[in-house]
Amino acid sequence: MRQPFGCRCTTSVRPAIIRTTNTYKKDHCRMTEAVANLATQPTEEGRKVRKNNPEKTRESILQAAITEFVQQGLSGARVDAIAERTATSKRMIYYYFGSKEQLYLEVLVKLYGDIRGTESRLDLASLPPVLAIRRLVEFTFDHHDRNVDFVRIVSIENIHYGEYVKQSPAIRQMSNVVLDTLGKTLRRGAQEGVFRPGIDVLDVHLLISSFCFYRVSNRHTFGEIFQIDLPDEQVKQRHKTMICDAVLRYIQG
Amino acid sequence: MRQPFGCRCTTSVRPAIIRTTNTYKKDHCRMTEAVANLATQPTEEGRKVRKNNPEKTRESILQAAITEFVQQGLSGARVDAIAERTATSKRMIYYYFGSKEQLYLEVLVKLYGDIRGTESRLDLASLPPVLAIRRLVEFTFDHHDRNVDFVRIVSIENIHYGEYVKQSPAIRQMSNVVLDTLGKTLRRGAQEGVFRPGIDVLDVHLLISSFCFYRVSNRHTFGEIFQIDLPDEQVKQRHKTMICDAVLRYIQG
DNA sequence: CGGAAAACTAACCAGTTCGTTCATTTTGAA
DNA sequence: TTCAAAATGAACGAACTGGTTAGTTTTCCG
Repeated sequence: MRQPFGCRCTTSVRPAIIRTTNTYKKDHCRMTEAVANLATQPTEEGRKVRKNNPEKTRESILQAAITEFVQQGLSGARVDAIAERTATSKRMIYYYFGSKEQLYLEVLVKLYGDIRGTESRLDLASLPPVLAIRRLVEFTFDHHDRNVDFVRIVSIENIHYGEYVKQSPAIRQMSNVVLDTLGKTLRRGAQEGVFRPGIDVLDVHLLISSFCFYRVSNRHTFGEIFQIDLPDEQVKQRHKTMICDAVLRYIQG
Repeated sequence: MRQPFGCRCTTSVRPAIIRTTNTYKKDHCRMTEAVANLATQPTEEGRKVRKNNPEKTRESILQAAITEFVQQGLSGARVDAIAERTATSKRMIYYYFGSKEQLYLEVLVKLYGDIRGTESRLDLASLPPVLAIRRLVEFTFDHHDRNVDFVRIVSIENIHYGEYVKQSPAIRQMSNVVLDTLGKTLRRGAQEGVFRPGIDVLDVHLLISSFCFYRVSNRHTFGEIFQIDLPDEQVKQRHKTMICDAVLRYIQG
């Protein structure tokens, strides 16, 4: 076997991996016992004893996978690297997830789920239409801003022609909540005469999403090319106000 | 040597590559002489004679690289696959481009260049401000719609934290044309009293870009999740009108 | 307790993958 | 014509990579 690290310790602890496309900077064997294998613990006699903990192991793998896939993309991610990030072994990844691709799919579903969950706790019905829209837009904005992982995985998924989202009906199902909320608000506003009637919900959602998403997904190229510091708090506030105004101006009579 | 194809012919012709993450469906040796190596041609005696043609070779590699990188991403792209797409060998890729990454960078610069070139031929100065904006937005929209390759490479580049755009000052330089044009139009409109004064050029550009870009970059996930056929002509027209209206409503008094 | 199923480890393997080495042919200038 | 530089071809190789094999330890249940 070609060792993942330059050493031969049995309790494998992850080194800080700085990867440059094709090489691993190996810097192992300064390991802290504290981070040692989840499933092994020293007894009084000093021997290592393995404690089974399937849920924790699975979760630990999933978390490691999120980090790796989000940072490196689907093709860029390495199963060995995920194993190194975990307290378990590569074998366990295959034991619990079957393949790299299935693991990626679970990461995708998980990250979509994380997001969609919070979306349902908005309670726009109690607000007047204009304020409701403002709130929804601000929420969407902050949401994307705070969840770069999500934005990145969606970008990655699109690079792969969305072939994995297609495999999960769960994702599709989850995502209709926002559309519902927005639709109701739009109709309410139209009835009250503050919004134009006949506006397509999906179109408005696209307008909002595109801005909030792009600002994060393309921050590197856009920021570099136009020399603007997008994560800056002031810029962020300005953009938040802007997209609110733009959306409201578009849907108002 | 491990042969790229299952056969042992000297004039290597590219098979139709259908790749599924990690395997090549090899289907070679039904080759047409017509597509044979650019640099080799049969003489009367039937012997192969090599004709040097550096420019053509270089260009051919770059084209093949565009296809591969756009389809597979930076990490997903395989140098061997690029070689197979060309009429030349892998050796030539390294001869002309040095490394996979440098080749990727050239692809990036080339695709940015292709786009920015057309942008300068817009002549908005001759149009009244409102029409000029309409024209610019429509142009940007169509532009992204027609150049999926560009949109994809930019997405890919952002996945890689924009570290390659940063390496090319040329890209930054090219991209300021649009901003200039937009800025002038905005100022003109403000002078004429049709646009609000004090609007940030870059912000408006971001609003336009985000919509036009996202519609293409995220068509797979967005289309699948919300069950909408984004490439459809009618949908496209509706969205084009929409972003025009939204931008104008935002900048008008 | 006993034994089978579940959880887990270490080592390995076959096929890739980027990049190189070595040798040959072509070209263009002296 | 000559010859060095440029262009090209064929084959290789070291490291990597997804996935597996073979076997051990824990846990659970009758």
